[in-house]
Amino acid sequence: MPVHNTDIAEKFSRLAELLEIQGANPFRIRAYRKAAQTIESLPHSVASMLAEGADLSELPGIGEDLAAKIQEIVQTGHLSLLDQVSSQLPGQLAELAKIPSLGPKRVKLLYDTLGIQDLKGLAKAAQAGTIRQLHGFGPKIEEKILAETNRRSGSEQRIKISTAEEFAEPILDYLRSAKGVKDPIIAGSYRRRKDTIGDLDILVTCTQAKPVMDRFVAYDEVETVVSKGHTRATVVLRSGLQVDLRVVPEDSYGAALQYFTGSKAHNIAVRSLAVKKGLKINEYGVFRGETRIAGRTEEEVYAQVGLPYIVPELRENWGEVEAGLRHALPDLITLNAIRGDLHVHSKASDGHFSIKDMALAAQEKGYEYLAICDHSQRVTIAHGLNAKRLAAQLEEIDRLNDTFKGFTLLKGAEVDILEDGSLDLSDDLLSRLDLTVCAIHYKFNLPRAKQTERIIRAMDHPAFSILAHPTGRMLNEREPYEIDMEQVMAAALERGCYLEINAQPVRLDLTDLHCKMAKDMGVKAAISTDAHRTTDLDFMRFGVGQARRGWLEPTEILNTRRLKELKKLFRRT
DNA sequence: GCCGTTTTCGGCCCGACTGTTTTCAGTCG
Repeated sequence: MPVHNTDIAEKFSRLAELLEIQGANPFRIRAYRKAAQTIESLPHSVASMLAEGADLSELPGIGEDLAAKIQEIVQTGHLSLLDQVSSQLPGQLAELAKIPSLGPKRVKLLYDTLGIQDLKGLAKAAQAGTIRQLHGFGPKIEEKILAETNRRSGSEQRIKISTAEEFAEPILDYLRSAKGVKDPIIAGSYRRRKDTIGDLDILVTCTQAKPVMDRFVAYDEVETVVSKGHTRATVVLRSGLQVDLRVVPEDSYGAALQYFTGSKAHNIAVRSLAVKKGLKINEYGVFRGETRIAGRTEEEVYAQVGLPYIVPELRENWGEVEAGLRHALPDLITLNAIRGDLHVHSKASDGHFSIKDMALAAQEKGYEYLAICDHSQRVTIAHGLNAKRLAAQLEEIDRLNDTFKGFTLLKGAEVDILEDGSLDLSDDLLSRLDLTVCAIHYKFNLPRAKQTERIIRAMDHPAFSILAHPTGRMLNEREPYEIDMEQVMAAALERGCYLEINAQPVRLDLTDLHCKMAKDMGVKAAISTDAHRTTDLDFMRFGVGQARRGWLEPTEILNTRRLKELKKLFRRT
């Protein structure tokens, strides 16, 4: 049974959580967390690196000890230290620490004095009123625990970035209309364009904080005010979404924006650089001793620690700080570099608009080309096209193309990859297409090796162009199917195939990390909306955000190419 | 547990807010 990077990362994270409750050295805990993060974001499997004789202690944040522990996990599947700590502490304690107002210290106290080790026990003790009697606890905290344990029955989860946009924009408008407010902006993972958002972090500058704070907590959709101080407030909306507001003076805008955009790991890395230079960074600015030397803009803040500006999407501590120091940051793909969309549907299958309507919408966006990729016959639920209907569609596209100037419809299909890895269309038809996007729609639960083999076998077919929504995940709805992405990418590279970054906000598949893996392995990607209606073409911005998070540059994206060049890339014989 | 143009020991990002205290620990971002 091969050990995956996520397995190792998860063991280290879990160990960190338990060590925290045990009261271990916080920096030792951070070391485990950092290692987990490093391993999770590696483009190659640690197991294969070890097999090739790589020295893992050369990885950032991984020394002799952690390298040995990784080796242990790869060889045995176990981490003895984790087993040992788990035997001393009930496993569920780590879950308790995720309840607001409970951290490692209080969880430990609850366990030591009341023997509480899971959510059930916690809820019981809170109901009985015994928690408030503990030192450091009181009625308020007990109340919060009770509210949270009640709420836990409903599933709370991170929301899609598209949903976050729907909440964010009205709040910004609302704040903008407050007196003296300047430039409200959403920072946090929203600004980093992460696929899902836990909460909204809003930053504003203004001359007087109080009126803004008051207006904020009076927002129509606010259900509870969690906290409200002079410069910082937290509310929960009726939808359950948490929104934080922070008010800073204009002079500190850059420093505050940098700080509140995060990620936490990125900030720690940047601030560590500052410390080495004898500087201190906080949300008010960059300081040498008592003297404030920067803070109005983010650029200033980065410049003080010897870094060029780092765009929000890169701020994950996935190597951007080191790359910045070497002046080797990527020149990221932008929305206006996109020349077309390589995966859209028409009403021939499960889309809602005619091919002509889709083409007109694409032209309105200034695109040079659009690939019509309706489903193949196997996908009956989406009214997939059989040979006859597809042949008719190809003729229709020819007719339409005759009427366009400076715009071309590409003949494509979203071809189902059957269980044995064959393609769901005849070779004859496939040979008449400009490109194919091939995808799995059935049999998600094959074992990892089988699923991987299925895809690679499909790529053997010379008509295979792009692997569509490569993991099949649907955010908050469906787990990805099991595949060995590294093998899939290696196979794609060998065969001249490409991967899709599906821009549907519910998919965003490839993930950001997989985008980075593609970059590191030299596999090119298409950013495609998989549009089912004309307005869906706007999903491109989410896909571009995802690609940017994965460090991808225009040259690494297929649909930045001009049509002629693009067509060459799809020719495999 | 990691790491080193201040070093192989002694540091490790930094501040706001709450609820508990009676000056501050714990949590959170």
